[in-house]
Amino acid sequence: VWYFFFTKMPELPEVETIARGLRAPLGGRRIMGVRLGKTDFMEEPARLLRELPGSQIAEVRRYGKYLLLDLEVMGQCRSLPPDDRACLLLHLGMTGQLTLGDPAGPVARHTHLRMALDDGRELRLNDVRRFGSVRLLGPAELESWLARLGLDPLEAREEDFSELLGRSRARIKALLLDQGRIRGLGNIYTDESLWSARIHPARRAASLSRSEAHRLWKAIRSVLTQAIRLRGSSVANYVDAQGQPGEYQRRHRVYGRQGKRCARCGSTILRIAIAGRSSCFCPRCQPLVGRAGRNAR
DNA sequence: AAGATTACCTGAAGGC
DNA sequence: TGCCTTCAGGTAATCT
Repeated sequence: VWYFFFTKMPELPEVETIARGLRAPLGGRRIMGVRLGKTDFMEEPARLLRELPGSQIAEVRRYGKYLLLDLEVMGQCRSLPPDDRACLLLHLGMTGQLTLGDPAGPVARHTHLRMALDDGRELRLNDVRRFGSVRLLGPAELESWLARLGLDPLEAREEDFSELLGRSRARIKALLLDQGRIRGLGNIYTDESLWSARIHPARRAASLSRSEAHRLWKAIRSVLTQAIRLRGSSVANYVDAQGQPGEYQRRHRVYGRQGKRCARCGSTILRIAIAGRSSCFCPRCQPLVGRAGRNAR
């Protein structure tokens, strides 16, 4: 029995880990049946029931924090023309979990989407808080939906990133969390990246110097790459009971460490609210105002 | 009109 | 079988 799940707060590295784990077992599978629970976090649930059965999963990929299942829609009862394509977008919100296993197994509470597959297994989506989302889109809808999202931090060019910073008066923390500008970062990895780059989260994006922007760019890529390598902060996947939990949480330097000592300078880690989110940082390593006084307010 | 704030949702944790 | 408040956070809606 294959079994994948998230514990909490999936960001880019976690979703990437899930996508890589599901790629092989889901690729080529046909969806035989769909059962829904609560649907208030799904777009057009009737469409899921109508078009998913009979479709084949062609590819599993990640886009920002979204997990994408590319489908070849082949069901008899559907509104689309033959051999059309569609895409099932899954966002895991804060508490979304995906499992793949025995359809006869016990159904956990808050399981809201169940898809029977042609290999006898069942893919389930469980989401306690329903902060996630589920939507099935055609090619044109998919394109416009994904176009709302900003740069991929692992694929974009550094100059596009620094240009993005230069034209924003938002606080850097808020900018990094804004999926419309950079896609994939959440609260954990923004805090870790800002600590790594020694930049205060409340700094105005455009106030960052060229070298600071460069440090931040490198930090984001390094943090994300490392986290993917360690299978994220909170992903666990079990393959025939031989699972490996994500280990990046052991690497957290500031997130959730308020009151503890900075691993770099020994100062006490603080936590403040920025952009409506908790932000953990080291007040010594990440000063708000530099000696040059070039930080705009 | 970009930036800031609030609402949504549930369970864990803490105060009393 | 204790009750109540607070907190967590991704995204959409609302406000300024």
